[in-house]
Amino acid sequence: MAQRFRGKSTHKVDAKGRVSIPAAFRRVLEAGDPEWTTGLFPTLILVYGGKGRKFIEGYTVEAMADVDARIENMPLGSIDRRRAEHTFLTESFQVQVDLTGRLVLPQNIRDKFGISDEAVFAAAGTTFQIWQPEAHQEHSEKMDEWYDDAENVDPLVLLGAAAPVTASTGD
Amino acid sequence: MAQRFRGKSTHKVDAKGRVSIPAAFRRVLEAGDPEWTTGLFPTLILVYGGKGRKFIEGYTVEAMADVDARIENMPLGSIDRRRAEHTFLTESFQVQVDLTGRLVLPQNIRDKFGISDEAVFAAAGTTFQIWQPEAHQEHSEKMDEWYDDAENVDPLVLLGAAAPVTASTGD
DNA sequence: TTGCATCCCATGAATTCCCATATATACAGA
DNA sequence: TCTGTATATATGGGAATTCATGGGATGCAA
Repeated sequence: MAQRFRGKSTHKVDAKGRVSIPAAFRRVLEAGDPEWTTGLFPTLILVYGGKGRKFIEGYTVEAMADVDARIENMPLGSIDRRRAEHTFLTESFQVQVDLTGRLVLPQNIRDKFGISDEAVFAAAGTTFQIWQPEAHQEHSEKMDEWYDDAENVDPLVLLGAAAPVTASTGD
Repeated sequence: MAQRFRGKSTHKVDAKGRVSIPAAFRRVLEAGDPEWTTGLFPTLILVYGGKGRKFIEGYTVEAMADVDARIENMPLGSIDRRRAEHTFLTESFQVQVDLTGRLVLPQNIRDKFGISDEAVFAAAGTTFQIWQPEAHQEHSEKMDEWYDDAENVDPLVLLGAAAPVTASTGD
């Protein structure tokens, strides 16, 4: 498995829609772009589809290639395949990190998610998410409500039920 | 099972957020990083998520790979998976031990745990914890309250119910 | 030719790297 | 067993880089 996105941070969005990508995320994007070599700027894919989703989802080139392959394995013409194509292919776009480590969020996308002058980048393993700050805060609190239950102080409890797989250390 | 973290000690945190990692812990981090060889500096992952938790939890690369694998075995999109992702992926970050055996705790993390000029490193087997000194003291006392009960003088009593497995010395 | 998007440059702040030192620990030889 | 020497550890300071962000120039298209 490729490098994982980890961590979160808030960044300014300027009038042109430019946002800095957290440096740690850029390293993952570079590693996940087969075309990339030192001096070049990695490509990534942003998915804004999915009704009700409150975030834009960022994929490395490799991670998206995996999604594409899965879609291509679905029965041609099936409704599920059409839905997947709609979300991942129609409602997405490809961007390139620029010289200064930023990407541009077009006006209509910013509008859709209510993003104005700031955006939160939150890691989620193979992908990362771009949120409107308050929306992320709300989401974050909802995720943490679980801890209010005195039984659940240790998040490892969440993993307890999962299969005791052998650790894979990746490549 | 890999080498275990053991022991505790207090270290200075300087204005840049740098803290020395106890040398004994470094040995475990080295052993737990598949990329590591003599001369290199091991990577580790710090988890600061988990509402109400009063410490930062440090994982070796291997230990975190196990957590990641468990998360990936959870049903996609399930609430528990989301929570696990939030705590272990979003509210965590990766750092590398530097030339002088230190790591850097960013300002916002230090603020969250009230860590200013000192921090306590406390081992916990496969992971270790970083505490604000007074918080650790408090925790430590709470753990020891148990002994106040005259019946419970021998901590081995705690292990009584555990399965009598054959000791594995690991590798 | 006006609007939008891309490219290029500039700058302060934060972060990393490198070097220095004092103390503690291990080791070797007498 | 004692003692000097080498080694490892914990910590501090400054230089060099990288990062995040803002501003303007350039180019293309409607």
